[in-house]
Amino acid sequence: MSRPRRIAHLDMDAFFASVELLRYPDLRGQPVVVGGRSVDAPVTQPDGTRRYARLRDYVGRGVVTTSTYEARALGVFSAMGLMKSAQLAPDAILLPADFEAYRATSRRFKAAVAEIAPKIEDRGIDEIYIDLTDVPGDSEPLARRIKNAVFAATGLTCSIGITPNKLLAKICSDLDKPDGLTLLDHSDMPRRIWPLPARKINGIGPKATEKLTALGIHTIGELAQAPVDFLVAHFGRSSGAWLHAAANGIDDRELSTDSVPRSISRETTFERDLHARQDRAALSEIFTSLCQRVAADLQRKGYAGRTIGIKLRYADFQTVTRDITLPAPVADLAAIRRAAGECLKRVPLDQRLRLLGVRVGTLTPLAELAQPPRERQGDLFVGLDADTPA
DNA sequence: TCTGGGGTCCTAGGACCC
DNA sequence: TCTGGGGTCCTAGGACCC
Repeated sequence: MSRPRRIAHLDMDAFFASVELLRYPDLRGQPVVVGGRSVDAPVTQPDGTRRYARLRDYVGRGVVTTSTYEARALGVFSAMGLMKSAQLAPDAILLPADFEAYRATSRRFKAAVAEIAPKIEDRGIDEIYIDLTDVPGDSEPLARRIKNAVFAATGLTCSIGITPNKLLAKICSDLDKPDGLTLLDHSDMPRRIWPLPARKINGIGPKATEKLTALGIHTIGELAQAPVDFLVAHFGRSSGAWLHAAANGIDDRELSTDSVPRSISRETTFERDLHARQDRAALSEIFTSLCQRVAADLQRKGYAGRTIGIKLRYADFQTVTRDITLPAPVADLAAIRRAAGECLKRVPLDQRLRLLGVRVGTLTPLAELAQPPRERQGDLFVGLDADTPA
């Protein structure tokens, strides 16, 4: 028997909003929302005080990117439309998102953790998994050290869950937010995990929750008790087995510490819906600009891709995609635009559009393309399998 | 005046191949 | 002249996550 693993999940508390509060400490304790497009940055007046935009003054299609705990108490959460959140919290402060600042802070907290525990899986800008199995020291003091290091590097608090696997660690980092620390193992499942809503399991989203509710399953405990055959009957073999294992706290996934991206994309929702004929010039300009941005991202990150795709969202929010796979990877604007243009021809353009996107997938690092092709392994067997029928 | 932007993974059918 | 059986690749859509 191998030793039980010690897997931590670390989640920064209200990350974007907290970075903003470091800059604007006078906003501490107030409901603050980050998000929207073309939101004015705060203006410092001659007397030194700052003027901030308010939620009630916002007009447009933006959504809440994140909100402070004070704003959440008023019902304002991530992904909510700003116009709707303005009805709930008209006096909340509205700040524009500054992704450069968030990325810089993100690099600092990850570097601080890596000094203590190098085996890290990146899960986006504000969260990571950490494998503590081979790091010396008891879990609680270790977690305190990590939290202190993150605070020293950024001035921000985070919440950590430490458990035998990623699935439980992810649930646990959320149990004591903000500035939380939760440790548990399988023996704590019935008391700590099973009473929680099934939705708390990473991978159970709105659709699965709705389906489970219709089956009379609300909590993780109820899901854990459900016969696996019953779940397989309703969710299919793969999903059914996974639901059963997850609810019972079983998860053998290793951390993925080096990740090559699968795709790079850019998309934009228009200020107003556009029509393929009446707004042809505007759409064409947006389309070219999306292709340019994807090409620039590819060059900057050092990839070329073979699958070029587009995404359209109609005024009624219906979304369609088209893609095409080229014989060889490309990274330049002309090739991307040409292929994406072909995709565009295969999609109906009689309705108004609210979104256009361009994506490049099946990526290859540019460095590999520069090298001469390796000797094909199959060459070793030339003549053996060439015409052999199956 | 509903509903962003960047991703990953899975499924499922058809083409194609041996 | 009922239908084999894998395998991989391509495409479209959808669920889900941060």
